[in-house]
Amino acid sequence: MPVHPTRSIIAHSEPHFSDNWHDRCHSTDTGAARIIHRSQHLLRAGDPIEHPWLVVAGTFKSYLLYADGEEQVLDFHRPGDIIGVEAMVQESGHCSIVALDTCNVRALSVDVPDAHPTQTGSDTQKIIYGMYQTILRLTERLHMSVEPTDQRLASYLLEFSEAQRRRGLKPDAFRLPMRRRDLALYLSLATETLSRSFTRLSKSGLVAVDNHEIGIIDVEGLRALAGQPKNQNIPRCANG
Amino acid sequence: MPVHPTRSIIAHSEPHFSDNWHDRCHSTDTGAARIIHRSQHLLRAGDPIEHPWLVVAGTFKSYLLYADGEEQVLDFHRPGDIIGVEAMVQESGHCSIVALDTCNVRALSVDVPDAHPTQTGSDTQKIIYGMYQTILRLTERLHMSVEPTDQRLASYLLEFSEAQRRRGLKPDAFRLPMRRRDLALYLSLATETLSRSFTRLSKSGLVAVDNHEIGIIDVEGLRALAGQPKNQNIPRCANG
DNA sequence: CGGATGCTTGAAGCTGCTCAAGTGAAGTGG
DNA sequence: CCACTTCACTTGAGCAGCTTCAAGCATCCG
Repeated sequence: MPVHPTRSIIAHSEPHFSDNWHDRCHSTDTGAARIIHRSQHLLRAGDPIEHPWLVVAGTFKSYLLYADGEEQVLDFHRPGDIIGVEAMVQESGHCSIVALDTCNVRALSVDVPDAHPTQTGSDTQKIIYGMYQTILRLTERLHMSVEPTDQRLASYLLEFSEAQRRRGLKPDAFRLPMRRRDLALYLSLATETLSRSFTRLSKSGLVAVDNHEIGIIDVEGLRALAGQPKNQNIPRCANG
Repeated sequence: MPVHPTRSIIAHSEPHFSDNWHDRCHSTDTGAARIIHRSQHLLRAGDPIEHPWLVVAGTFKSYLLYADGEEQVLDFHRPGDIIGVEAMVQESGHCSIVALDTCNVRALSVDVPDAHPTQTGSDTQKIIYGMYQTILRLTERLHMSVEPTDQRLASYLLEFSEAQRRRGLKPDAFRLPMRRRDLALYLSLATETLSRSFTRLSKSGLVAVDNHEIGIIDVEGLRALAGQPKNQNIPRCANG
């Protein structure tokens, strides 16, 4: 079940090896060890990735760049941390990883067959894929937590709608199975704030709200709202 | 590298089987399938867990309860989702999972040796453990993102200090390797807000700040600050 | 030494929270 | 089947913390 960020993530457009870190690489007997210098990238979003790494020394920063230029710092990685775990599941990096100082990494070898998103395969493969999905979802939520209320709700409704579609159910008319309070705690909002947001989205003509029954009226409008970065001095919704 | 939540997570104190869902369990030929009824728990934080599950039908809510009574909803899980992945790494559930309606789950079998946090073991075990660490870190950050600025920074400094200690380095005097901007993006704050928070913590006598060089002066004070839930009508810091 | 970058501080505006009340839905017992 | 209780949801008013915009100061590196 892929995650669908409401804002598209862009890969770097610069040449991937412009900081020619590969010139400085060298191997040791304990697998492919590598030195990465400050402000050089170990990985860029979208780059091919073959295996995760163990950070041996130094500090990395992993981050996402969104199409509107916003940067989401995912984490700082220090010695002992495992990075690039998406290599267990897919063949391209999902975030960029840059060295904040002189770093040392060791490549880790993977001895489990690719955990592909297919329904076939061993339970272990499914589980590893499930773990990665959890990471993606948490990452997306981390990003959503900085967006204004209406964007957050719009993003959630779109995501839910998409999940409905993937399961062969109606994407534009469904029942939210959780209480307002649960959804509010999920979105990190006060219940009252969530309720007001439902009212705004409804009065804007984007969705129809009848208690837990939701109808998606204007998908494009919802997408436009969800994709808006914060603080663009655009009224959040009509009747805001 | 364990994650150290600044607020302790409490397990449920009620009897774990008080809603006697096990009375209604039944198995099928395709592994241990189980029906969970509304508001019954599949798992409670701290309960023994043997394997992850695949959600076949219904909706689950996973959440954490903090010692101050606050609830953090982690996710809603719908058919196709894999839940309880911590069974790959440890023997107890890290969150509670409750059914929002009538649910159906299938137990998944694990055929990889336990991925324990030890430094020994295969790379694959290390990677699975690393994935789980990533999930824990993201979960903790999700929770931090609802806390006020000073709590967030205090939590981060304590976590960094603890990581220093674990690596045999000074826990009370260290250099933050990242720029203010990076840390601000990590904590989901404006750079100015982070800067002001450093100033407040410094003037409160909790830490010594000299650009990137940090000294922890009052660990207990920092802990008290970090552990404070939001909105208790306590002044955030002296000189707030 | 000088430019650029990073960090700090100030002031104003606005989003979301808290407190509070009112409305609606749902479940229970008579 | 209906009155009553309880819980969920909505709406309102006031407040506070964070962001933005703007300027000044420090630090780094050529």
